[in-house]
Amino acid sequence: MSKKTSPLYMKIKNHILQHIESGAWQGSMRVPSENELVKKFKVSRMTTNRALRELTDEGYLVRLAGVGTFVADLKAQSHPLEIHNIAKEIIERGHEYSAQVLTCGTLKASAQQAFKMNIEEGSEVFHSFIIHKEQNIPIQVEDRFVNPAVAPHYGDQDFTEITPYEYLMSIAPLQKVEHVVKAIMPSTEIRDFLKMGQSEPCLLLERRTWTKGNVASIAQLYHPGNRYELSGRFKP
Amino acid sequence: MSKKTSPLYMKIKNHILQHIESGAWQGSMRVPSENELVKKFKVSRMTTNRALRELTDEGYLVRLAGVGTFVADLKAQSHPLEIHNIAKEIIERGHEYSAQVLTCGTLKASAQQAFKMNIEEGSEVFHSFIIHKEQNIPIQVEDRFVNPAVAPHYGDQDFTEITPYEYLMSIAPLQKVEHVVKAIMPSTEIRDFLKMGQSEPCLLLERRTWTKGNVASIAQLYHPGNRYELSGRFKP
DNA sequence: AAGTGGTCTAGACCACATC
DNA sequence: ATGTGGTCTAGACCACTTG
Repeated sequence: MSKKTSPLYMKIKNHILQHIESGAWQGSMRVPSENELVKKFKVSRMTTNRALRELTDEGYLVRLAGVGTFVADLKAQSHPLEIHNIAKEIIERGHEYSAQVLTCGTLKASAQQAFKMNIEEGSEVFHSFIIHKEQNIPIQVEDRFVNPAVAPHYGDQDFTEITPYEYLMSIAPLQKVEHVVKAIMPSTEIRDFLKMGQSEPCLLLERRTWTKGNVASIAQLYHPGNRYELSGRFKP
Repeated sequence: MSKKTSPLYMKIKNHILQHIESGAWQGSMRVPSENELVKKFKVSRMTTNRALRELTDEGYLVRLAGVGTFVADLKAQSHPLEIHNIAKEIIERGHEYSAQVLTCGTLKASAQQAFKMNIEEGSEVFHSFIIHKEQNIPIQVEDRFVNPAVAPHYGDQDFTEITPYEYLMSIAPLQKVEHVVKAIMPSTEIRDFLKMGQSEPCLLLERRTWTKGNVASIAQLYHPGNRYELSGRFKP
């Protein structure tokens, strides 16, 4: 579970990220130059260059040749896909929310899951499988895998009282979210859970969240195409 | 249009990308090792390493220490909802973009369209119907209605040269965007245009844009579910 | 043992921006 | 003139996989 020893460029990246994420280095403040980091960390310039270049590629920094390196302005616009909380959404519509927990335990990560979560194949992960209902009608099937290193007590929660998303948010702030939206034909299993007709499509939202550099969770959220849509509003 | 002189690592990246995108290097074939590229391009190993590492970060390659570097299995994944420009998206993937304009003219707004655009029923609006293709394969059907008060010359444009989105952006900055994402079964018409199979679902993106307080345009963007997905990444 | 990728060093030259 | 980032070299050591 312990990393060997992280590479030097990674230590420098983390050092800078901590200052950015703690808010110590705000807005478009200047960050130390390559040569300043060379002295501070006693490494070669190639190493500081790699650290700063990768953080730039990742959108944390902006660099100007001849000028310096600066913290990127974080875009304050709202997001096309708000991270939304299905329970909150339903309750805000004034409807009754309920959840049915079909599975909540541990299992060994498959190769694909391990790859997505950046952990070792066969290591134990939490798995929950939950049906979310609006007015007692199924509206979302949530198939989720959780990294125990991030949420060691995930398996002990009562997910009829708190949604997995709410629980995960309560124990660690999330750093980054990746969404993929697909239209698919559901498996018979998913179709039955959602009480869908024969030839209705599913809106599938695949979500991956990061906390402190680790993948916290991967989830597949299935919705009946004829009863659910995603919407978002934002300014460019 | 001419670049100054591209850096060496970029030349190596392009060399490899060309082989991948031409299909010469398929599936998960092995690509030349760092040392082989050092000899071929007469550069230092740090340079070939950077080329291969960046292509790996970009998802084109997969590397295994002690084994080799291989072409990644590519999935035709689209980019964030923030980018609303299908042509740019396709070109950035290094693929060929083309458009087929089936309709471009005016018609009288239906009650529903008039309501969505906040104009009077029966007033004239522009209407365009365009098929967008990636490598000559249809990837999006765009059914769009445009407010003439915002874009009086919309009907005169050649949308094989500029996409409706690019044109609208060029004449007026947009203020607000609304998105709705749905999974639907396509009409036979849409299915034929997208060359989809019998029981494949569509990913439908409905978009409404505002300029200076007026609705500039409403659009329905249909995508084949098995060949298109929407993805997004952001920090909270 | 040989080859691979992963990392790192201690220099170097350049174009550019600022003082 | 000085400092900045952008690039590049010619070595090096390591952990790893394969024959």
